[in-house]
Amino acid sequence: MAKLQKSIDKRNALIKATIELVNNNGFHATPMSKIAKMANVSPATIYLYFENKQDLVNQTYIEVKTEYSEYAFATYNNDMSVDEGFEIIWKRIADFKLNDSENAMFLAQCDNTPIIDEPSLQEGIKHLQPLLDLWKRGKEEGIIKPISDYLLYAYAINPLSFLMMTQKRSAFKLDETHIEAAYQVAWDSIKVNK
Amino acid sequence: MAKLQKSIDKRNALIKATIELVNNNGFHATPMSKIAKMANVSPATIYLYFENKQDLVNQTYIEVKTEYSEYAFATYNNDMSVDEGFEIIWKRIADFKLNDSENAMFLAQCDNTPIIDEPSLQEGIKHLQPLLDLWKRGKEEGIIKPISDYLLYAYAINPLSFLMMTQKRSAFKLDETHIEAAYQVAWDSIKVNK
Amino acid sequence: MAKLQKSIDKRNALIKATIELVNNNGFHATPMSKIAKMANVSPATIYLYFENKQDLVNQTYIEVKTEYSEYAFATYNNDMSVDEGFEIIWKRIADFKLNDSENAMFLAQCDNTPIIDEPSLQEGIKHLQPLLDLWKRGKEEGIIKPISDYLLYAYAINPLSFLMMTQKRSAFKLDETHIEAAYQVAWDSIKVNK
Amino acid sequence: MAKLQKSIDKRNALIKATIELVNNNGFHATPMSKIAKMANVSPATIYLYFENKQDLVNQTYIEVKTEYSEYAFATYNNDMSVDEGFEIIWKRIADFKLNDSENAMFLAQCDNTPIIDEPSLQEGIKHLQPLLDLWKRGKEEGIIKPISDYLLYAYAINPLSFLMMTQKRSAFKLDETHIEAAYQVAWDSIKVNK
DNA sequence: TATGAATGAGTCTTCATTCAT
DNA sequence: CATGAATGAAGACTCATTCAT
Repeated sequence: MAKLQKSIDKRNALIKATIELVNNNGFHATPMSKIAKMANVSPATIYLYFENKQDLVNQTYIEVKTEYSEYAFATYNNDMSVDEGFEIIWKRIADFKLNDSENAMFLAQCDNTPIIDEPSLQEGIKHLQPLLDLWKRGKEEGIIKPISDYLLYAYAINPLSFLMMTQKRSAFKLDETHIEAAYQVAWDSIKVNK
Repeated sequence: MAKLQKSIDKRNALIKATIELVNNNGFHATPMSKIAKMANVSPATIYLYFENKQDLVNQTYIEVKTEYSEYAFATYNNDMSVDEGFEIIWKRIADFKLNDSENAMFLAQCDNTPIIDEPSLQEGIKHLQPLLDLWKRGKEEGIIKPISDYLLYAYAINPLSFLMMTQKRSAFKLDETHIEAAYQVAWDSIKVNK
Repeated sequence: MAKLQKSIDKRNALIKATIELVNNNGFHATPMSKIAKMANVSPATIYLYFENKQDLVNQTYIEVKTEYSEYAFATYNNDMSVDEGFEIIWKRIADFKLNDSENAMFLAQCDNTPIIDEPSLQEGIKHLQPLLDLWKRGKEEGIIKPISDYLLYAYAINPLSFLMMTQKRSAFKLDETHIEAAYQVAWDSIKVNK
Repeated sequence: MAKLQKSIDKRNALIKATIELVNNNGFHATPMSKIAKMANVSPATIYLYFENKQDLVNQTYIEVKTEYSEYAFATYNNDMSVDEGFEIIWKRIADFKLNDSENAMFLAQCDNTPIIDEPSLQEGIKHLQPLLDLWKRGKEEGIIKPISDYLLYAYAINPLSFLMMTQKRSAFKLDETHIEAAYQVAWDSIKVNK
């Protein structure tokens, strides 16, 4: 038991180190040796937990993506109305992106870069199913615009990634009122105007 | 004249090669030697035009960013009304992002990655001034929501980057009606609802 | 234990190879790859023992300089009279320079060239202290000329470097009688004439 | 005439640049391009005057060596007595080594390094003939010790190189009295003691 | 399981040299 | 004569990965 825990700890340390280093330096300029050092293990040890560097970064991506979606849907359930559900999910996502920015930045980098291989990207997408289901319901009920899910995501969710990035880069900080405003814009952009 | 032209051609070939290779393989996994080969020059020749790899990618970024904004504002002028102006700019940007996707992808990768250094990023941002001016005017006239420019950009412009990316990755293709719909969503999200 | 020894052996092999190659080809024209090959290791292995090429050559210099002075003073002790002590030291130095010419040549090249950095040169000088002490004593006793240590070194010791060099280059060979003659000249040149 | 002069000027500029750069950086770390820049010519121009880098440095060596010996023997003639002649030559050499230290350093580096090829070294040695002749005469007259010319050179002349080097490196400066003292040591070391 | 040492393959960059003008 | 542009070859150094322990 103690041994297993130690293993898990090491794996987590490696994944954490990968995120931090890739965020700050990019995938290039993040050698395995540095990851090992930051995780307090030998370079060789990495290969006990991951097949190679690609596998390490793939698994890190899936791990973070999973954490992300679990957080997003943690307080949501199918019984909620569409608008209530959307608000809950959206605000959880906003919370994740803007406060857990280490993880969010890592996802942004992976999603705009060819460092993650296709299968892992697909694997990561799966987790968003509840949101797509909600939208399907919303469209059926005439509450949400009958447009491509891609468009809905582009306008309702993705702006949060951009805001997280600018928040990280510039002095700009999103406070509570900003977020409420942002939510309104997001909802306005996808809800059907009566 | 002929000599100067040849020089310019070579520099352009190098920049073009950089974009294509970085798009497909990432900054890492894009060796100078491959860039040279694709541009039909010797590796050593790159260093006649650029100080080093970082400089090459910085300058490529600025070049593309400039091209992007020139395209965006080419048909716009200050005499236009706010909504007319916005529509014109937005559609030019959409056109650029969705059709000149090589360039757009490159920008997306640079903007979500630490491969470009800070000064060059700043340099690239400058070019968007006309859009910020338009928004200022729109806010004064009560046409555009009185919210942070960052929010406006996040909702009105940035989704196009996401759509470009998914279009590149999946089979999903944005046709004319999609774009018109997207434009409506964009405009809805930033205009003041009367 | 065995592992440590192996490490030391490798380091020594690298230093030996450096000396031989730099002697024959100069610092330029001595690529790391050749040093590695001669030491029977991979080029990358050099960097486990030395920071970079400069560090390798610096450390080699200090190593050889240390060996040189240890040899020079091995049979000397402070109880000896000034003239006895000088003869003993001088002959040890002559022995080193003329017989261990690989090491001596390396030092000559380093001392007449900007390949070693200043700190390492300083480090190397330290070891000659016993000789300077002897001269101080000699001057106090009125046995050795009251002139700058630099002059004493220039006339008493440095000629051996020149002789080593010509011996290496030309057919000229210093035999026992030569050396005795040389010693007499050296001693004549620094002792006080009564 | 003007054209020829211009050519000579360029050649001289190249040689001067070579000396300065090799002195400060060593033969390695002295690229042709830097030499060209310092001499205010194009890299390609070097090859109009010299076959290649080796040839450039060889010819520079011979040039400097010639200048050195011409200076050494300029005020000497065969009618002088041995001791007068030696003093005159020695002091000219001292003057050259200690005051024209750029040139002297260059020679020191060449003489302790494998950067000059054998033929050029031989070529450089020739010029010392008058000194060897003087010594021959001195030995015949019983004024100078009947020992190898190499030993004579090692003790009478070579120390000046060492002194030049330390003067360049440390704060130590040889003034008039030092030089007179040095001359006495030199002469003491090779003259026959009566 | 864990590791430090070792390395082959590759990367960026430099440089002596050439050549078209 | 003179040159700036161009380059092939080579060099220092790094790094993902392996292996003996």
